[in-house]
Amino acid sequence: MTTDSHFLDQLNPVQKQAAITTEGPVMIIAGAGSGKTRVLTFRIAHLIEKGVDPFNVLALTFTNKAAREMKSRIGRLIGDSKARSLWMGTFHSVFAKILRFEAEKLGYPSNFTIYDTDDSKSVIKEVLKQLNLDEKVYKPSLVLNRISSAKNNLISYKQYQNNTTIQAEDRNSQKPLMGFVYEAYAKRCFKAGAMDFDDLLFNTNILMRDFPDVLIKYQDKFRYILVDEYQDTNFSQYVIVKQLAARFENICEVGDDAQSIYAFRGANIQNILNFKKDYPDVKTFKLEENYRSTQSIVQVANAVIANNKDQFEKNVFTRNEEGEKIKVIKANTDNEEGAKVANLIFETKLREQAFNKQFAILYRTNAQSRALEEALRKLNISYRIYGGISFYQRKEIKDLLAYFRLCINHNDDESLKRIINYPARGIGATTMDKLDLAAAEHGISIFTVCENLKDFNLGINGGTANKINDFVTLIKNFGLQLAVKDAFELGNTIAINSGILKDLYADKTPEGVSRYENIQELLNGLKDFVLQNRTPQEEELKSSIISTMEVQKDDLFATEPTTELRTLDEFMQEITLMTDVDKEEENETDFDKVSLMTIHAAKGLEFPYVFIVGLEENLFPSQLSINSRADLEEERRLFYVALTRAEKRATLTYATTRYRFGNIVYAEPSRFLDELDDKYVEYPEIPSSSFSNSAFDKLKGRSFGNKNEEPQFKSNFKPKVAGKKPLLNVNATKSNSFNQNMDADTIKNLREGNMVEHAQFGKGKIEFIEGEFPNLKATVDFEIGGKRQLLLKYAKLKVLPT
DNA sequence: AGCCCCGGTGAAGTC
DNA sequence: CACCGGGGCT
Repeated sequence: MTTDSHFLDQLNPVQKQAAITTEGPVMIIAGAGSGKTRVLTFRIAHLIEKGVDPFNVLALTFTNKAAREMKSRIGRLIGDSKARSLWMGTFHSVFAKILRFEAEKLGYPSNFTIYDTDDSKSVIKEVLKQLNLDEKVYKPSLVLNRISSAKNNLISYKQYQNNTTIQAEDRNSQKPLMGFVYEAYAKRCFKAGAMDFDDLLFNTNILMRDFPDVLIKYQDKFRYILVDEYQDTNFSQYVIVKQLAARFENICEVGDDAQSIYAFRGANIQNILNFKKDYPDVKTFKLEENYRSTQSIVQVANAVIANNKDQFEKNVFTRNEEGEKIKVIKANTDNEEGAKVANLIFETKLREQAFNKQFAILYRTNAQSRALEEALRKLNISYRIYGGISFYQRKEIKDLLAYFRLCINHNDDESLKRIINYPARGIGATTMDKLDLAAAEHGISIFTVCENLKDFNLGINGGTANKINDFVTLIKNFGLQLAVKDAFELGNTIAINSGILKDLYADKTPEGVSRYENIQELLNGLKDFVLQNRTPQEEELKSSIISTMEVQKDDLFATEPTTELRTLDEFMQEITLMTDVDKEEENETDFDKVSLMTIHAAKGLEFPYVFIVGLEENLFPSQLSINSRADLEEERRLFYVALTRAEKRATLTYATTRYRFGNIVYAEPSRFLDELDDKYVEYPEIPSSSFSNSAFDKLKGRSFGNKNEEPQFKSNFKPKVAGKKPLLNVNATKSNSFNQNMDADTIKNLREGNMVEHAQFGKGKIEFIEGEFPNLKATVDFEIGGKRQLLLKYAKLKVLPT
């Protein structure tokens, strides 16, 4: 496509109108797969082509990855340099960037730290200790949720304490002092020069409320505003957008109420309704034609979502072919479910010449990934997991990052506590308690106490005091290098001089080696970072500040704005708000992988073949949702999102038993399975082992694509909705399936020649049994694992009929 | 100060 | 089953 072609002609009439109606408020209701990204991309390209300066365009996306992808697509239409100048990113990253330059107005340093959830929880724990509250009553995660939701509704701690409704709620939940916890938490963060995720939005609101000139500056700057995934914005975000757009009202909101899946963290579908109230002359466009999926998939998804009461009328349709029916597959255990999914992928790859990367396995909770991973590994199918513990959550990475953070912001108490005695330098718990107490009493940071140790009579002995001084010197010394060294050089210096590298190098266990490698990988990341150019937004902010304000002597201006030096604090700003999905698969040589992720993480993505697993009551829909209609409807929207990820084939699976908390629980098929339109559904039987009667044999000697080779379909699925049983704990001793130890009788009856199956090693034949009960030992020849000796009382074997 | 072992407890989803 | 915090031992 060339720059001067009429790219707009590729759009259908509604899409085109949505793209070219650039002035005034616009609402685009975009059904799943309706080409939303395309419309947004073309709309922005069109704006720029019309002569709008890209610096005046703000596009808020749901992930940074989405922003990056959209930028590059726009770049292809109108040129990269213009596209690069667009302001695009998540709410959090865009406003974090702006806050860097305005923070001092709010009393924060411009190099404020962003606390992640772990940091926040740890602050809350300290606060609870300080207030003498019981962690079992005031559970840190609950407290954090409560504070978070207050902030997302723009309720300050003072308002919180004065709000009678809230106070009544807290008294009812036996947590009357919650308001004081909120206050102490907020004060601690402020003192540490730190903002949590919610503060980034909350403080942006404060900034715009209390500094009209700043508001005007940004209103004037962002003349065209686009918000993607509007259905997932919360009140705080809604107000920011409303304020920014107040002057020009060139605001375009894109969303789909049917895909709202973040109410749990304060997202509010009402924002869409408010939009109509705020801008009565809003022009609405409905994108209803689905270009992504087959008839079957669209129809089934529509049938499912029709069960929700809260929704806009909308008629999503497709002119694509009818396609295959949706497949529903039953398994007896979670492991069998994994095996069946893996087999189907294996088979489909052979039969349809498909690639790994065309498959996605979606689940409700991260914990479900284990069984799936094992099954995929068994068949040598390479996969990638999104979410779960991300790279930046690993202990060793967090340790090193804590050094970085502390160097940038000495008041970051959380980081200080993490590393003051790591690697061990003889500053123990007793000393820490004293420092902590002094800091709290004087309302200053721990580092400040350390710097001025002799001013506080803490009864710390001379030796320890020296160690503290050494630490202070070390950190200050690193801090001084921020302005003169690039991120990679300084990162390296810190990794070495802190002693981290040495400490990890000394650990020769496999975990230790892996930790060392992770640090190296982070340093590689730093290297990459310093080789990239600064984004135009960063340049812009730097120069705009310099031209509008007198030069100050703080860190921001210590270096020439034009310098190419990419510093460590810039690196930290960039990575702090990165999510796992945002991370490029940089160093991966093998891109062809099956994707495993939660449905939440799959939002916005599409795959030819989609597996939705764990369709069981109390799992999907989640146990926590089934008592409220609103929550249940959100689960259903989540299911809708999952289904509409599929282009060609959607396969749904459920297991009748599943491991949870280490023991087997029975599960019933999800109520959502009853809501499928039967006309488009079938129930094939799938073998769970690929090495005997399945994939290999079936494919052997048969031509690909022969309809007769389809497994025979049988409707074995008789869901019942009435009288759902609660989760049941099962006494597992007598049952004989893998992943549990065999009972005594089973062990005694085992004979040489018996066939067994192991979750990891597959099927095998017992060649030899030695020893005496209960210490019988068997030599088993496994199909996958080869010959192994197993102590039978520990072996988790399933005995197969001979 | 640091390590290890024990027992209690707990998994929804994310910037 | 897996993690965390507390207590006790070296």
